[in-house]
Parts: sequence; C-alpha cells; structure tokens
Amino acid sequence: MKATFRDVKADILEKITSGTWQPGSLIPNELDLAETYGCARATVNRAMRELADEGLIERRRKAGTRVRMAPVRQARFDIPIVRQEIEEQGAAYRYFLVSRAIVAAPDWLRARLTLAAGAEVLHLVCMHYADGVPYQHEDRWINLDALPQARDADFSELGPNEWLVSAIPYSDAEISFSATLADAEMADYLGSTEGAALFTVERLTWWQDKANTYVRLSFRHGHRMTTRY
Amino acid sequence: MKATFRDVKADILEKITSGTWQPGSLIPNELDLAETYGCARATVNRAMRELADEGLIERRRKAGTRVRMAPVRQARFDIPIVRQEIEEQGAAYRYFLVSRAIVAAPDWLRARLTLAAGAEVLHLVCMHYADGVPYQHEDRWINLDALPQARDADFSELGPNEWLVSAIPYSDAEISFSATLADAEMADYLGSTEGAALFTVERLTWWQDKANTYVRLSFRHGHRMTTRY
DNA sequence: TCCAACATTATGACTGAACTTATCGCTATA
DNA sequence: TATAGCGATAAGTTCAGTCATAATGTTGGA
Repeated sequence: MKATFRDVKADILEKITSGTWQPGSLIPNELDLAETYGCARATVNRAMRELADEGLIERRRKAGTRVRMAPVRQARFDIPIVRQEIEEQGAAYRYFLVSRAIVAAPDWLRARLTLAAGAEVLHLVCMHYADGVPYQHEDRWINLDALPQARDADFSELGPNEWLVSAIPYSDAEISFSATLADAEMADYLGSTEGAALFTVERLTWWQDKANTYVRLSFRHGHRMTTRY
Repeated sequence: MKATFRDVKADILEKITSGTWQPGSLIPNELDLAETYGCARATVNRAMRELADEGLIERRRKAGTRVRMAPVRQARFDIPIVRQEIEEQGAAYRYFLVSRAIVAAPDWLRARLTLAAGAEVLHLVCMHYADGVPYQHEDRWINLDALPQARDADFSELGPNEWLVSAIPYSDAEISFSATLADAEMADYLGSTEGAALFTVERLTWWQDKANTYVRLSFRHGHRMTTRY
C-alpha cells in the first residue's frame, strides 16, 4: 500500500517484462490502477507517462493504454564537448588550431546552411589530442552572417566548440553518424594509415531559425560510441 | 495569465536561449514562478522537471535551479527493427538466413556474455535487403542457456530480431557504434568492395540479469544514422 | 443504409494544499 | 578552530478533486 510513482512504474514494468501483460494487451485504466496500488490517479499517471516516454506503452484517450507491440526502443547519447569527453577518461586534453580562414561558402555548404551566393564563412580546422595522441579531427564552418562575432574571435586557445557554447546557450541540431575512409591527409592528422575506417560525426546547428555552423568530426581509428538503454 | 506547463516551459526556454538568464545563473524558485505565471507550483514543477530531464537546467534541493554552464546535450535515437526501418523508407524488405549453427561459444563471446566454459550458443548469419539491395549484415549469437526456446526456432522465415522481440518483451541493452573495414567476405555480402568503410552497430542484451544475445550489424557502405535534438 | 449528432470514457492537464527530503548555512559546543 | 547539530529553504512527491480533450460507439433521423 501507499505506492510511490516509482513503485508503480517498477511494478508495471515488471508485469511487462515478465510477460504478465502481453504486447498489445490493454492495461487497466488509471482509476483502477490507482485503487489497486492504493494511491492517487496522478501518481499512476506519472508512472505511466514516463513509461510512455520511454516507448514501452502506448496511450490514447478513450482507447486506453496498451503494451506496445514492438516497443520503440530509444538510445540516449550524451553529446559532450571534446574536452570533457577526454578529461572524463582521465587523459590530458590538448587542442591545436590547424588553420583559420574566411572564405566564400562553397556551394555544397551553401546548400546545407541555406546561404545566399557569395556568403562568407569562417573555416576552421582543429585537432584534439588525448594524452598527446590524436583523438579527433574537427572541420568546422561557421556562418558569419548568423554569427558575426566569430569574425573577431581568436580560436588559437579556445576550441570553436567551447566558444560556441558560450556564445550561443542553446541551439537546435541535426547530428548524423557514419563511417568514412581516411584519405592521406586525414591519416596524417590522426596518426593512422590511409584507408583506415573512421567513425565520423556531422552536426548542423541552428539558432533562431538560422543555420549556424556545420562541423565534421573524425575520430581516430577504433573509436566507439557506447551507451546503455 | 493562466499558463499551461507548456507555456511555462517555452518561456523559460526562451529566457535561456535569448540569454536573459545566463548560464550558471539562478532561476527564481518554483513558488515565485508560479505566481508570475499565474499557475500552480505543480505546473511550474512539471515544466522545470522536463527541462532538467533534457539537460538544460540543473536542480538541487535548497540550492535552487540554475541554467547549466555547459548544457549536457543528449541525442535520442530510435532503435528500430530492420524491417520497419526499411519499410518506412518505402522500400521492399527481404530477409535471408545465410547460416545457422549450434556451437560451443568461442572464448571472446564467453567473456562478453559471461558464459561458462563449453556453453552452447546459436550462431546465426543473416542478410537484410531493401528493394533487393543489400542493406544490413547480421552476425548474431544467442545464449542457449538463457534462451533454450531458440534451439527449436526456425529462423528461415522470421529474422532473429523479430523473433526475439516476440520472445522477450523487454530487455536491457548496451549498444555501441563504430566504423570497420569490409573484409572480402563482408564486401561480397554487402555488394561493396573490400576495404570499404562500414558503419557497424554492436548490441549486447540482457534479460533478468542474464546475457542474452550479442549481435553485430554491419550496414552497407554509406549508411548514416541521423537524428535531431 | 448511411451519416451526423451526442453521450460516454479514458487520458491529459491543472489546482491548492500538505508532507517529505536533501542540503545549505548558521550557531553552539568541544 | 573545527565540527556536530539544527533550523530554514527549495525542490520532490503525493493527494483529491475539477475541468479539458480526444476518440469511440451509439442513437436517431434522412
């Protein structure tokens, strides 16, 4: 008796994992559950809402709540700042700015960022090292129309990643993962061989409906991104 | 006046993104906010709790709520069943079982799944096609100790992925992404060339504290996993 | 037979109040 | 001076009740 929303959640989850409530089957309504657990409906509601958020159950007004047929499993990844990622592994972080140039945006970038012809962008190439070993290669393009302050920023000490989070507190982003082959230049930077398989992250961010920056991060050979869910 | 939790959440978010509330600064307490928005404390609480879940703010009892210095951004990925993934792209799904064998678990697998010496596992190799084009290569190992039903299951029609979600409604999982090179055999399967960079997903799942299956999914060359956050 | 209007129902949201818990900062004691 | 204890505070949780909303199924009329 006197169940907390955590108790209720755990019990419902147990009923699902053990198979007592089969996928697709209807779960008792909130009022009934509140009575069986001896708590208020709001408590049951919170438990069920969290389970629905996690993709285990499906809720529809009037239709009731049912166990999902094919539970939509979601994995959550923390997207850390490189410095933090490296320091959390107990390694020493080092940053180096390889190049910095203001150029007219190439067409492929204009298309991605929705930029007018002839728009100027800041192109940065940086390296991130963990204990002196190459960790990540960063190829970043910043839209100077959206972020004119970047023109005067000095990226030789502070990485663009960290500069950006201080300049823009929050932004929408699209992130995508893929595998690419290291060309000769990338192999040099990352201390691997040409033709090595690299884990690559691309990210596009917006702020106030304006595309902000496009970045392509190439990790050293063998890098893995892991999470539990 | 009469703000919903969505209004409150949106307004707080706006204050953060616009920089009105700087990173690290303290946000008014729930009671004050409830008054300014003209709603109950529980409403403000829900808005703030969701923002805290999303990693934008940090809450501590007595200390109050503050805007995170470096917002921990999280990306959420749906982990779909291959069939669904392919069919949602509007392509025709085809499955083929390449091989099926019951073998003694190799040492590397025993280590991963915490299996006793000599434990038997079911080893499956499957291919998934989208519109006839190779999409994903699946190399799966099932712990027969934890899942004896798998011994009698016929995987020639139904893929192990789908069989598993019906056999086990829910499980804990560890998932990891990396980039690997296609060897000659994999290149044959995926219709690419040897030395191509492949996006690879490895997944280890548990059910009731027993390691269940280990699977290694290799996607065809050029595959990307994308999400917004 | 078809369909629009309506009552029903389960979830969704909000309120105002109470109680719980973690923790900060102060104070009194060793 | 260090620290153990204590009170105040803000978030965390729960409650019972109300109103809102979406979707379903039924009823009655054309």
